[in-house]
Amino acid sequence: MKYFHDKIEKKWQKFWADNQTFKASNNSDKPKYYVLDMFPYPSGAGLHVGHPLGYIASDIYARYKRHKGFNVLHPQGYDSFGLPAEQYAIQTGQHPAKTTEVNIATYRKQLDRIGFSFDWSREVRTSNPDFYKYTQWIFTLLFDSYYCKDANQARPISEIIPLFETEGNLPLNAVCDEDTPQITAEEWNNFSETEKQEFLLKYRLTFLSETTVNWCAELGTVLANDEIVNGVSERGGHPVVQKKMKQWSMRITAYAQRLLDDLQGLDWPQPIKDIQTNWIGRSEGAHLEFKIQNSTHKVGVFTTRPDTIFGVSFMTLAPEHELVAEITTAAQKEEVEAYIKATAKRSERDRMSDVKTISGCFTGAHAEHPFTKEAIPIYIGDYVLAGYGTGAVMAVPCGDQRDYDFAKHFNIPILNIFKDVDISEKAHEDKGNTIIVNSDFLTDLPYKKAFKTVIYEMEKQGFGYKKINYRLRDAVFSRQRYWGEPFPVYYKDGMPQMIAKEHLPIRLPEVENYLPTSDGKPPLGNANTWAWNVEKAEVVSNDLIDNKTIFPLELNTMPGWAGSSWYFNRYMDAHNTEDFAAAEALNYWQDVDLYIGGSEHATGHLLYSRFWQKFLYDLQYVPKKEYAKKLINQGMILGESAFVYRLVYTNQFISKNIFKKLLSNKDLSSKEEKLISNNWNNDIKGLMYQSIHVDVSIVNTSNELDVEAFKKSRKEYKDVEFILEDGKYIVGREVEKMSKSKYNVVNPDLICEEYGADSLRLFEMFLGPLEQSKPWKTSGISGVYSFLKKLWKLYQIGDNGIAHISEEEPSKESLKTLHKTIKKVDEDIANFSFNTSVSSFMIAVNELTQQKCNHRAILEPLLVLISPYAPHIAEELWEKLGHKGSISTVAYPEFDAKHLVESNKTYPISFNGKMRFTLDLSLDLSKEEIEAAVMADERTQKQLDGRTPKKVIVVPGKIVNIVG
RNA sequence: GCUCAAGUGGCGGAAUUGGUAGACGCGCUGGAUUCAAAAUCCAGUUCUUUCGGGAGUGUGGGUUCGAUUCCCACCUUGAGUACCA
Repeated sequence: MKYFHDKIEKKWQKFWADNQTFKASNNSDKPKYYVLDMFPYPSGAGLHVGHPLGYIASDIYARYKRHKGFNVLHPQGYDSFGLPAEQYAIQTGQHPAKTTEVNIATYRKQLDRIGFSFDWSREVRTSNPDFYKYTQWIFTLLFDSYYCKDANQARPISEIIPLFETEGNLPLNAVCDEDTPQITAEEWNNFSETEKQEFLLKYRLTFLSETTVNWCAELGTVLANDEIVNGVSERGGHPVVQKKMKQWSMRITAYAQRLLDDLQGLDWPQPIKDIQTNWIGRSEGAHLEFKIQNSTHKVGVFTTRPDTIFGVSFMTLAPEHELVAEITTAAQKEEVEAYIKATAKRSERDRMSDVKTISGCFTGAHAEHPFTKEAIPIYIGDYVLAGYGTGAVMAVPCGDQRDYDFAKHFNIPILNIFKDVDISEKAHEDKGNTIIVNSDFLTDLPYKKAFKTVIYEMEKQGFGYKKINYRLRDAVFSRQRYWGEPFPVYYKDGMPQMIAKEHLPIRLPEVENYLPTSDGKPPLGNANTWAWNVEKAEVVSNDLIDNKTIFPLELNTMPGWAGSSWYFNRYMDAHNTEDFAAAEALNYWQDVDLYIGGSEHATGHLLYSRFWQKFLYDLQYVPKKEYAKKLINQGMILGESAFVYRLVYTNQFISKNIFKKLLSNKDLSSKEEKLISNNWNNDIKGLMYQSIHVDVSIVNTSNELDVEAFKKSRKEYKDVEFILEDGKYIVGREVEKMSKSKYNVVNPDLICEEYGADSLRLFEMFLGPLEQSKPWKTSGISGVYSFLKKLWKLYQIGDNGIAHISEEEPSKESLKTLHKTIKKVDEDIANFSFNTSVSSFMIAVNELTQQKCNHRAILEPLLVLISPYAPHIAEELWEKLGHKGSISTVAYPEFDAKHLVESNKTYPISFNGKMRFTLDLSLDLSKEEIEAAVMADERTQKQLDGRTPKKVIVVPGKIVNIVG
């Protein structure tokens, strides 16, 4: 009986579904193990072969853990809110929920075909109201919390109100807005209700504030920093500008230090940890205040080099700095205003790309040096960013290249405060071995000492203190979009009010138009039924708004990362209607043991989700402060694009090798030359050609183009002429990212159709190390496909469908092959080195075929080893061996070292480290005996050619090396 | 610029604490089988060679009896970040 993947795979996929084979239980005597994939956004394009890579790896691991006796949770779901569905809705008027539904169905079908062992009974969808009910609830929890620096955790905001009432905010050590004023109890008590709420917003972990945001006009929404790549939007590549808007933000900065510290304990890839560390960007320094002469104002600055304070010769403020207007002198007013106007015009992108040009403007004002009391001119300049630190710097031109360049440009004096350092050419930015001079009480101190001393002195005199600054910004949480979670928020007297948990979810309203309203409100502004009736606790028509019991609801929606920031907890108890997950379920599953997904989420999802987990941990809703112990980033599978080469202004397409000859100006055969039109010959060196992507599906594995299919692919190709080689048109190849626009997408469905899911699974693993990116080459799949056929053959299935199997004791060689494989595969899985275990399966099957092994004692355990990788064939053969039911929880075979014990070793005999020949020797021999045996060998004498070796290194069981 | 990762045959890659470089597979070459093809099987396949051998893991040094593996410098590629004070 031959191997037919098609029938087998359908049969077992049905069996698994019918029997709920992979349904996980929330209580079990077995130890738990939670394997999680980053859930997909179901795009309209469906899956290509790159998508399942991580899923296959995690599935192998999950299946392996089941064999090893674990209660495995291996769920899957959909991150189903997002921009593409909405863009599509805008274009076609189709409701995003509808297209999302269709896309999910496609995804599910594609995933099922690959034979994953997901527990689909726990499926989640972020766009499902049963799910986003809890996303909304977590939002209200954040609103009702502040960050207490003393307890170093989030706490209910309600506990600070009594404090304000009795003592004001002075004793409160909490994270809050930079501009939070000090208030007394009296001031608080005299606040109106609205003022009180406004003040509390400065402390809440999610808060409304007027902030400078990244506005993307084409997408009609703001974007978070991680959604911008190279100054343009990640999705669509549209320009992004800075704009002031009232927005919801998440006070993630409160968690900066903990997000940094807890990276230590995570078994995550170092690059991800590095990226997060850089993104958080902790820097230690000092905050100090400079008095402004002839004014009551002070300018605060943050510096990492307070030790260079005596090198300060000017100050620079960001053009947007709020003090600029106040301190600018009448004489400088015109110039300053012109400069501000000019910089405001330049987009963020221009400012970023143009680092070289030095620009700025003197304000006419002077600050007072806190130690020397000398006057320091204050400039504005766009090299100072409003968003970092205080938006102002103390400029030390001798120690900072930017300050140096600025000083040179404006002819500001440069004071040298470094011992024996030449600063005539450039600033001296090194701090390691530098001694500070010309600096009053800091003179002759090295950097570290000076740093401590000056901070001590500043704190004593009261104009500065030690400060840790983070690059991490609070995360903007509002999106002016339709297809996202609505906020559980209504507005009373302009102040946001949360809707209680029992009234959630607040469902996304219907709108007839997904675009922003004509007066610039977000799409939810189009909804007619979008007001909150406080008494009835329901969403009602906007017409009823009276601002007494019926109030307008929030028009923004939440960003894409909202649902993904906590979904992993939901899988633990996906159908709970009372809580996001029951405490028992959370306590049972605890956290994710293995998380597999892409590294592109390093500063987005993987940071935000850690933040939410810590917050939920602080409120004691989850048992772990980090939700994923181990993270693996799968690499990208790249596509092999195919190209045809067209001569410009002609209808001719030239086959690759002839084209290459043309490019390198090699002689063409007269026959080839005749074929090519005169246009080209007139200007061979002009490289007048286009390389055009062709769809890889009309190119075979020998790079031969199906010319007829190509002609049919587009109208304009109908009458083209092909210059062939050997009667074929050969395409050029290049490795690129797999994408629709490059026509290099390979659909896993077609692979499953032709070679089967088991082949796809094995091949994706066999391509190379999981974490590396590597090109996809469909031609290579024949290797794993013939492996499966050989495996099948080994079980000698007769036409009656029964394996011809021996119950006798297998040979020593077969036992050795088996146990060698057990050991190797065990180690490989521990190292996530799935590519090498596929090759050891191949070796095992080749060896067992050679040995003509058909013994149950070998072939049964072998199936268990292979089952995580190629589960369908494993199930089928398991059945053919006479078993009922699934192989998926059969115990993993035990490795027994006794089968690998050897009596002989083939020693490599090397001379000066180069292996020259091998020698079979007993492992019982002593060092001396080995040396004697080697020296006695005639090949040794030949190598030595009469010389006497200086030294002979013998490592028993390993190697012999002769020096001399 | 800064931070990180990686450079091994025609290709994907292997070599777990330094110990036989190129496992396994693709591709290619030759052969068997076949009317033929597909499929299958067998042999070969780093380069070079005067067929004894010699060289070889991005480049140049170093440590070592021995280096793809450890150290230093450089080159190349990829990723992240970018006026962060």
